Amino acid sequence: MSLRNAVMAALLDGAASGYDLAKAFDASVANFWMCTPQQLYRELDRMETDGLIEARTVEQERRPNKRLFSLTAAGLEALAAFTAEPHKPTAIRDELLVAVMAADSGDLEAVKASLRERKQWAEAKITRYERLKAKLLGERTEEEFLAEAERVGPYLTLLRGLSFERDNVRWCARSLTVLERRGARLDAPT
Amino acid sequence: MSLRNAVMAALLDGAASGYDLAKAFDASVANFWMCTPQQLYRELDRMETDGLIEARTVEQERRPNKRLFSLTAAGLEALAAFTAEPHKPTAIRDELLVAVMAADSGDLEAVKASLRERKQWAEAKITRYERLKAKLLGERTEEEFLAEAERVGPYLTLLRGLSFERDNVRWCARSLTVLERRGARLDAPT
DNA sequence: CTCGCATACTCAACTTGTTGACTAGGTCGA
DNA sequence: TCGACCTAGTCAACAAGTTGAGTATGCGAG
Repeated sequence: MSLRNAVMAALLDGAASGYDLAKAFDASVANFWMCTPQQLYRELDRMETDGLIEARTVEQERRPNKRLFSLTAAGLEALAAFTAEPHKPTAIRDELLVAVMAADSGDLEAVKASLRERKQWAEAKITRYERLKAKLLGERTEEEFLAEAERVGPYLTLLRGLSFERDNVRWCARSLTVLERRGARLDAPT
Repeated sequence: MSLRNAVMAALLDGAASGYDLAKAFDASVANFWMCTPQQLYRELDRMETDGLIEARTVEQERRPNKRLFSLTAAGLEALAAFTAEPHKPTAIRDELLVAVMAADSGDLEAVKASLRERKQWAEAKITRYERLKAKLLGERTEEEFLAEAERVGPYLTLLRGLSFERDNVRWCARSLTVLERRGARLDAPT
């Protein structure tokens, strides 16, 4: 029931096709709401029949036609209503954490490799987020931006994503050193 | 396919009933893998038929009987195999972030209230995690613990939970001040 | 002595999310 | 000019997750 709201929040940035949304989700919303393109297309259809969004078919030369979706008044209202509701606590699923929890009786080397990979991935995300942030701010300082901009929501969620990934990097590094020492101890005990 | 692994990782701490697991999940695993009790019971049944765990019925006086599950050799092996596999990136779903993203065209006061609530909730989690950490460490310093303990996995995942919640608290506080200033600006514009 | 909470589950119905395959034209580099 | 990748989707099948209700007993507070 709540992918809808994420989609509507994304549509506040302007009309978009399913394909656009898939990319937009991947870039910024994925940080707190992941989904597959298929989920998006299915949900968009339902939202259209529910009157929350409306589609305008755009004929394109040299590209397949696309359907540009935009929020209707009803959609905006539903989104506002959603912001007023109490929200369920965060749901997280991280296989890597499960693997770390079981690392002591599993494949230590493989877990370390996964940690290294995750660390790199998080670092890559950080640079992408930094770029996005610079783009949002433009020439302005953060102070100026917060004073002038009509929307601060996307900026705040971006900050959350940034600090989450930075935290990830720190934790991966820490866990790696701990597991490395452990490996050394097990290889050459006492 | 992966709740299984979380359950098996939890069973490394020793045999447990579905009810125990539900509580254990709530206390520590929930941090990176949330699920409802129903999911647990269903999955436990399947895991039993798959031979990953085995159940021993414990007759209790003055309490309903319970089924104590423990890992089989096959289960341990499956868990080790899982740690060796590559892992899917984290999946997060946070309605609050969706609401913050849409806050500018939604109910600002309600979003601020949600942020305050989330902040308190995170603070409560932090104290619980701190207690768990103190319990894990016992009389030892972290150094001593990491050198002696047979399992460091649960400690590392606990650290991740702690830093995640601390980060949550910081971000909520930051967002609140930003939204408060914004509210002030909108109430009394230039 | 009753109300509500804790233990310890089960069942059924429903909604979400995931995977894989398929269509079909366009562009770009080797 | 061949293969690979990008745009812009659709369809079907399945796996996973959520919700709500029901069962039964015991314990302690008011």
